[in-house]
Amino acid sequence: MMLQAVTEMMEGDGPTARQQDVLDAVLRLLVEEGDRLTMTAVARRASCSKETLYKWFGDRDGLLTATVQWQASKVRVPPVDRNGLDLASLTSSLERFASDWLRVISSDTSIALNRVGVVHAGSEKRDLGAIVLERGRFALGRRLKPVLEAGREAELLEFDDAETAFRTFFGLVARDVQIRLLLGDRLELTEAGIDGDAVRATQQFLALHGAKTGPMAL
Amino acid sequence: MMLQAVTEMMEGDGPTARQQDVLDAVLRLLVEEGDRLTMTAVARRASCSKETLYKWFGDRDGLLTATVQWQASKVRVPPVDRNGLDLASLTSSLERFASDWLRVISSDTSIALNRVGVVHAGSEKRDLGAIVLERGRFALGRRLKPVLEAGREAELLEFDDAETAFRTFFGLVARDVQIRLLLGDRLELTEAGIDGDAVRATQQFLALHGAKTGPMAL
DNA sequence: AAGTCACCGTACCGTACGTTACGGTTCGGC
DNA sequence: GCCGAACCGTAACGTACGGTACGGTGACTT
Repeated sequence: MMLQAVTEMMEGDGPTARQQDVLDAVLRLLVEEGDRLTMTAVARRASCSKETLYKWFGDRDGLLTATVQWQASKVRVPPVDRNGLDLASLTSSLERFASDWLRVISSDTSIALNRVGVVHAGSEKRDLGAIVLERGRFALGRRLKPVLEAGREAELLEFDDAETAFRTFFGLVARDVQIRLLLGDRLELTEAGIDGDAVRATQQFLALHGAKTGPMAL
Repeated sequence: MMLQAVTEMMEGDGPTARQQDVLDAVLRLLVEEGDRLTMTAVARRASCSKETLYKWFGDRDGLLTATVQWQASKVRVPPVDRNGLDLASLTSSLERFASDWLRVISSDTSIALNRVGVVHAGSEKRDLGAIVLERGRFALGRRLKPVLEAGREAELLEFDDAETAFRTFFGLVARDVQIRLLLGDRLELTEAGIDGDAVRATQQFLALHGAKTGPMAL
């Protein structure tokens, strides 16, 4: 019964165009309604039948899981070139990461998705939380660590453990922003504010982990 | 109808002993079951009737709100004495704050309560999220800022804005811990690990905001 | 001893929602 | 032009749960 439905999405190469439309509808509904969206509301918004929803995604959890993965797959990552790394390019890379990250975690979609992940992590179905974590926090770590290590290679950074250094950077960038937004704080982040925070966090990180050779940046 | 019920708890001096027992039961149930606890389960666990629950707390939201406030009221704050502040006492104060905070946010109770706050912040009832935020993040800020300002007064710290300085400290302490725990990551924080993190965060904060007079601490 | 009060346990009600079933429509293949 | 597959819209089913009603019991008052 459900086996067939699950396979329908799991096997092969991602959702079809029509399925993507449905998932985008779920995404919008998730932003508006949070976790209390109903299957009926999804069907209505996506102009599809509930029967189709169940056929494609198995059950409500399957639909949410597919939605989270669909959103995650939309975030494409420009690789960082490790050639010709100097302090200026390292600095701007870090600033770029910081502002990108702030923009992500303060977006409506991210907040809604993280909320869903949190509430599911509280019940038996831990999967959604794990997925959000994997595609969010850990994906960022995997992307940033090579940059940090290239910086160390080029003797621009000093640290023992890339993971620890990354977590410091993460803390300096995110601070209390994510928890405040998740808890419903109206935290208006302007473009200028985000860029300013990115610069500040990067400078602080360099003050802590920048190589002490030559005049310090701060 | 409900007016009477609400007043029963709101007016006057907090929950009675029996009501505290009930709220503690809710707390335990919240840790075990997350937000999907039912009123029936609460009644059974607390050995009281549902009728009594509704009489005392009005409705499900009232019960959860009372629970959050009850837990928050249990956290008592030792005031920090601002006399005879030197670098050593400032450092140990900061380390104390950091380790206390890490212990709080990694406790089962805090995780469960924050989860409830997050899910409620996603629906219309933003109150619970606001309360958690107020009793958590903002309460910490109010407690820590006087310490920071005393440190600046004593020319041990340098910063423009106490709020910004606090948020930096917050980021250095919490890093990715809270979001990982909320999303269900099994993050084992040992006593030694927490204390080590507190020391590291404090040293990093002093490196960023310690007064540059005399040899630097890092 | 009778009355009152607060409370427990449980049965009950209404509804919302996940899930399933079904009739009708479109569309591609023969 | 016909057939079946895929899909839409909607109705129907089952259940879980928030909220209410009610009978029963112990404690306290007079």
